[in-house]
Amino acid sequence: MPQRVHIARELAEVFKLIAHPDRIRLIEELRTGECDVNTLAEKLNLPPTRLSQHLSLLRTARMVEERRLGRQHLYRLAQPQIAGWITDGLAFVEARAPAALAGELREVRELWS
Amino acid sequence: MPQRVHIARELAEVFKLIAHPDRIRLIEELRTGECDVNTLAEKLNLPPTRLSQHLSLLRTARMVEERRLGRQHLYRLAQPQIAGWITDGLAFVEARAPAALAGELREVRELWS
DNA sequence: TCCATACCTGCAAATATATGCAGATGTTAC
DNA sequence: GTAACATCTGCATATATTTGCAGGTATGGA
Repeated sequence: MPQRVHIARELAEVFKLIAHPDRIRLIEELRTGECDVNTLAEKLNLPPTRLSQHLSLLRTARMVEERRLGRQHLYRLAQPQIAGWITDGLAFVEARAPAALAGELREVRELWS
Repeated sequence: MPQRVHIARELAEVFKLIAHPDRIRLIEELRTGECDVNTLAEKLNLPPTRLSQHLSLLRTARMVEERRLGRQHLYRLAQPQIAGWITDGLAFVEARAPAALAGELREVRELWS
């Protein structure tokens, strides 16, 4: 039973790391491969500083990996399968707010697959 | 692109709901079927009030459903597959803290399957 | 060397979450 | 009705997360 507590704590950390709208879009954006911070910031329409903070969090947790190319920092998912796992969670979004979101869910599933 | 923001927000809500060690154990405890609050509190070794607060959160989010039997409130997962999805996340725990946790991970996977 | 570019870090304020406790509600048994 | 039980709700405090901003580091080019 103590091991359940311990592992539950670790799992919760992983969920917390993902539990932010910016970071979810960030991870889905990286599903197709590595990208530099400014390009990401543009694609996600976020201030680069904020993105950098999210990346720093994910980097510390080893959820993303960094590679430097000249003055750019290229980021990629440490475990690319994580993007697919996250979109699997869309099934549970469906239950919370069913009717109105159906169309959007379809589009996003297409986009993030 | 706006739909991505919207859906990402919804997904983040789901992740936040799960992102707590007590709630993860709670959901895994319910994977085998419905249970009343006091029994859950004992099994999880948590004060009943605290458990009740977690349940209230999950209930509002329609992640669990309630049924009353006498003075007991029986709770069950609204979508039982969510327990399996959460344990799929153990794969990403492995990357964060690999060596030391290997044994515990094996035990918990067994327990939560 | 000096400047611009591309990112990062630290800090403080705003916001959100978690927790404990006191008291309320609904149910059953006497 | 009264008492005990099972659980819920509200509120205050403690703690954690998010965000913006100001200033810092590293790289490449003139």
